[in-house]
Amino acid sequence: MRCHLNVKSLKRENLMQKNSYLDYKRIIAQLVSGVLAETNIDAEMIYGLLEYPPNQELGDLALPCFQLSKVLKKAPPLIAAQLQTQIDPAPYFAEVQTAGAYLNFRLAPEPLITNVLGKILECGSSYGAQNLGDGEKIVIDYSAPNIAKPFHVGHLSSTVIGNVLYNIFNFLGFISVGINYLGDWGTQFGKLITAYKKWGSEAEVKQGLIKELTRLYVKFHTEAEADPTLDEEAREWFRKIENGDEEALKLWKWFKEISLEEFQRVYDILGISFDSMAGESFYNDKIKAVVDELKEKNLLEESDGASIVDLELYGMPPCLILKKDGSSLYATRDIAAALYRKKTYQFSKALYVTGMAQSLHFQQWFKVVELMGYDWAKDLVHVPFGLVNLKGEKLSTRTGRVVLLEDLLTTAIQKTLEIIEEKNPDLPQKAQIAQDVGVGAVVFGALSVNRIKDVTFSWEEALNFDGETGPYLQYTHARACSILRKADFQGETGINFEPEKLNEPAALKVVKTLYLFPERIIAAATEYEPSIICRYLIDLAQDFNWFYHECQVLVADQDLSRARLVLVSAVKTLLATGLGLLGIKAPEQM
RNA sequence: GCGCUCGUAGCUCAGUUGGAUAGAGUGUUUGACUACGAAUCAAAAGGUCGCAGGUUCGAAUCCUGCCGGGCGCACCA
Repeated sequence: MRCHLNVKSLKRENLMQKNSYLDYKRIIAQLVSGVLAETNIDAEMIYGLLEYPPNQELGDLALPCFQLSKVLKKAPPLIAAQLQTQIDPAPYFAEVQTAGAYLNFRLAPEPLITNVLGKILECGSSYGAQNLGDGEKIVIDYSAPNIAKPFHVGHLSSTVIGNVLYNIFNFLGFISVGINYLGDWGTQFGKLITAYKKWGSEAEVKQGLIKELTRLYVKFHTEAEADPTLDEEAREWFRKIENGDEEALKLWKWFKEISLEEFQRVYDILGISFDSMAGESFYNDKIKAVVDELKEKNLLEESDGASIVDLELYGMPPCLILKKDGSSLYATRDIAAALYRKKTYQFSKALYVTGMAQSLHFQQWFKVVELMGYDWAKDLVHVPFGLVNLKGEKLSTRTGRVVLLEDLLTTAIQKTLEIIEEKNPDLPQKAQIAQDVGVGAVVFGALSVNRIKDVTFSWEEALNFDGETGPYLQYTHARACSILRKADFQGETGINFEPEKLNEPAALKVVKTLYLFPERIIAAATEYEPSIICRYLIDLAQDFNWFYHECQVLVADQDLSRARLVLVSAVKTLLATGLGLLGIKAPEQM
């Protein structure tokens, strides 16, 4: 079940009223509803019907009149034709044409150009930012790697998708709270301690760090297949951790520190940070209260010795709260965490960015929170994404079939460095830029496809820098910067330029794409879908590169040159802003 | 078995609340660096939108069934 943020209405309301950006849909909605004032068709309905035509020749915006015909009891083409005669296109539209049942609007270039480019120059890096959130808090739970296990490419999606949502919501006037819900509790630590005591040593762990911990963890599983008493022992060690046994706690803390240091290296490379690192262990002392509350509200039942919340009424399997031995499960911890976060942050939305495999789990405990009587259960949203596999096989820590994220990132950086040596050997700060571009390629690759799709990891694809990739966007940005640098263009506000100088199709196409930026950002937020921004930036870069090849910017005609520089500057600004939202650097040279 | 999810060009994917002739990238073939960066651009070729019904003025999109892939379904997270 895909939950949706209730911003559909918010979106429309804000675009209709608060939006300070040029909004042609609003203008058309008002024009058309003005003409239809006698009917019960209002501006909001028209607004919702407007769409972008499939190709440029038809126009820039279209109103299909099929739906209107039901209300007006007239043939759609007739409605379109009548509207056409009654609407005065000036000053925003160059012409209004009909094509069958469609009423097509062609934008007048000058108001568009003046408005969009002027606003981008004026706002700079805050262009597109809005106050839709009005300071409401959105808690975003993402990344959440397991302690003592390697940080591999499977963790990339959650980490970067969560980070983008964090950025977007801040950009739109919400206050994002980023939480890294570390997997730092549970029987796997019992297993690890057992393995450590049997086959490990302090020196080896200090030497091998996570690799050594992983080796021990894997060994535990292979040995436990033959010897089930190991599982007993592991449970016992975990019980000791829970009961505060000194030796057990000491080891647990040590393993956790080792892991956090390694994770931090990866987060530093990615440029990602969190507001809270409260992992599962943090909620340990908050579980009892949840269990008591569930009992008090008569939601808890006994079943095969375990305590459950029955969800049969809702077509779901029961939600396990306590095991036979009385210890808690992950749903219990998630509920405790949600209660704590609600109390602590007063969020208006809580997002959980995890794999799709956990969908049922989230549906179950969301329902339990609802049954506990909390109306904010509706504000809990699972943001799922597809699985990463390796050549069609599952990633597996136990069998070692994983690609470490750090290896991927350093390889990408290394490859970038080689390309720079080959193409641009005099580039200053090569190392930094190689990191920006290499990491950008990996991050963009993880964000660019619809998050629900499963992906097969391939080195070849991850290290491809041609076509629709992060480096393509960065290259386009660097190119734009290069022109501006040569012209010594500062992008001062209030600069005068002549919009009619940008009348070529290529220039106009770029401006029209620039215009779409704010609404694409909002779409990415309402759908929790970073790929919408990726897609948009690719479109923008493609349009700009076409313009780049069509139109020489640095030309003798001062007015023409200045107008084109303004356009280049605007593209540069939005590419940088967009990449920034994606968590990707936009170097000025590469 | 039940549930969730995906199936669009050789490959990877877009396709806006159902709307006009289904679009990119990559790969293949070809062209463009004495023009602001060739990590670029242009052109050609490439599709029974898994299959079959249904709803609708209109379906890649919604509904039903089937086929195929992935995932989940009691003490792991």
